[in-house]
Amino acid sequence: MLRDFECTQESYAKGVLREKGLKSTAQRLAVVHVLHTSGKSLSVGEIHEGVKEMLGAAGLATIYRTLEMFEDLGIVKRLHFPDGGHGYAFSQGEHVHHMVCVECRGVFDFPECPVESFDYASVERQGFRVKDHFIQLFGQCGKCAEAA
Amino acid sequence: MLRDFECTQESYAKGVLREKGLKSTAQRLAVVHVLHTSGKSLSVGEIHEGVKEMLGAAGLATIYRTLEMFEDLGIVKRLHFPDGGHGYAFSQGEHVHHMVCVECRGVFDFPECPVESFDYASVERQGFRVKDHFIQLFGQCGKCAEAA
DNA sequence: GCCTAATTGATAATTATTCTCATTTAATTG
DNA sequence: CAATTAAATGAGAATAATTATCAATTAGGC
Repeated sequence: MLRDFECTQESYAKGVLREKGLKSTAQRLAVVHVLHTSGKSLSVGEIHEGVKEMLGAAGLATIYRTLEMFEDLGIVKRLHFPDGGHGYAFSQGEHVHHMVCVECRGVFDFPECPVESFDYASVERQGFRVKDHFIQLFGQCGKCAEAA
Repeated sequence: MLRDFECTQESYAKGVLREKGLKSTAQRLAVVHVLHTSGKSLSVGEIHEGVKEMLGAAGLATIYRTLEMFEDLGIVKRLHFPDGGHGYAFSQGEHVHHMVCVECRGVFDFPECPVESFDYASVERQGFRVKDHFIQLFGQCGKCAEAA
């Protein structure tokens, strides 16, 4: 197993995998590494490229399988863009939301949850039970603001 | 032009289209009709089926083109599901968020915006400028709760 | 080091989306 | 209300994205 790139985020992923009885393969750790070091949202193709660069070769199907599993495990988050596209970002922990720079696709954590303290009375009056939510903020990051 | 199915939502759509100098075709109005009468989020294929049922025939490309345009016009909203799929829902007005029943995919408006009054200090301290947001609530609707 | 179930990779198959261009049509105008 | 015209549609080809298959490989436990 690959150790060269070991870091906090990979240790975290390994822990989650071990907990679930899943194997820590070089491919899986490479996905974590590529995602978290990029600091931004990457497409499946970009992740595939990054992993191939690290390991020499990697199957595309493995990337898809890994991303799906990681999303279930809460290790990555699938983000959606206004143009209809989507990408994946590293995401440590459950209740973290993300803010995405629409220019560079940089991803930044947003730990406070805006709906946590929100009053759901209006929807609950209609009979709903709110169980989960998806929030994504769009904007411009500091670097892109300077560059502009 | 088709008039049989005229209703508030279609009049609304026609108004928006006229405003932008776009044509109110039978296909476009059928998409509105199918979406809003269903009351839930539909896949492209389901919308295509519904429109074909109304008009006898319809090209799939037209459905894609119409949905993309309608999303830009704010007439429909693309929603994303935890299983990775996505769908479209009728959406009148700009700042409406949606709550989706994860069982029947029913869509319900959620006019108050939870992040409207939120304090972005923490992200803005990092240099971000928040420009937009995407919120989607997941849960169980009244009907599905009863049925369970 | 061996064993076994989990995982991977190559590629075929499937599904989703976009493109092209000839034909049709909504809206305008006389 | 017929003629005109730019916008829109439809059919299907082309492309892109995702999933499935199965033989070969490998991580983790003993």
